[in-house]
Amino acid sequence: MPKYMTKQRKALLDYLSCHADEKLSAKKIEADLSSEGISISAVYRNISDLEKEGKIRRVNQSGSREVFYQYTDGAHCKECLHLSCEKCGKTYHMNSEVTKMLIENLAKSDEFAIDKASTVLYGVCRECREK
Amino acid sequence: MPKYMTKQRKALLDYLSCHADEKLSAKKIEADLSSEGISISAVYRNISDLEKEGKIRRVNQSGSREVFYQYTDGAHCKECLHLSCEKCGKTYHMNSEVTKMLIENLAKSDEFAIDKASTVLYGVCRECREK
DNA sequence: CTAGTTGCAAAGAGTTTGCATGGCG
DNA sequence: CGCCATGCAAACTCTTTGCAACTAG
Repeated sequence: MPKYMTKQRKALLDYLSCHADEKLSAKKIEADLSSEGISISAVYRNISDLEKEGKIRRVNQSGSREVFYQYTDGAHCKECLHLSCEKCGKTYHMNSEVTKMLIENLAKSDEFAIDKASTVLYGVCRECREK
Repeated sequence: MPKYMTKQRKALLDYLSCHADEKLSAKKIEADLSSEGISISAVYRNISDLEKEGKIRRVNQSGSREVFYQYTDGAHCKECLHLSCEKCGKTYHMNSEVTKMLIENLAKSDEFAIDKASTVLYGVCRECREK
């Protein structure tokens, strides 16, 4: 959809690919890129394009109304489901065996076709449980 | 947390229990209860209490920024995961066998403890796929 | 040069909050 | 009667949009 590679778009893409799987708010992105010079409207417009292209996903922290974005343009991200720790906020990639099995089971017993791109499972990761 | 059972709170609870598993926006709740007389602020304040009590869950329609609420105070809702159809918006209860297996697998291979209350899986239901 | 992009500021949408009034217990 | 909850309106926050200026190709 975008036609020109402006310096703002380049800075944003660089930033995002360095922060893959991290949950980023529009505000944080703008702040972190302030040295590069990008307005909040450009952040929103570009984010919106990237979302349509499927390179970014919108994620919500459960229990909060804040909206985050995550860069998910890697091959690995297309194959598995994602786990989000409610304590530390980290994203984990679900074991691909388990993912496959889950998807098959759901297709069979519930006749439901999971959308990997928009599903995120919430819970607590091992590290946080041990604390 | 709430101390008094006001007529607004009663109307809201009645309304919610009749619409369990439906995705409701604050706006829709207010509109549907307009005949009972409840202000949007009362809706928000009560919703917020119910959320803290765990009787309501916040759900997002993937791809939209709209926020919905769902009454999930039934026994059945505590035992299984929920599936949300991206086409028709309906909520389905995941087969409890599959749920159990998934949770066990995740605990084993990914060492991740799923939070059933805040996880919703997105996809497309059989009915919508057949269309 | 020309159309896509940006920044700014204003407009919107959704949600929260302060305060006086009203009603539950 | 006392305190909690409500309604209203104002305040806020986040996001979107219109428009003139800028810039990538």
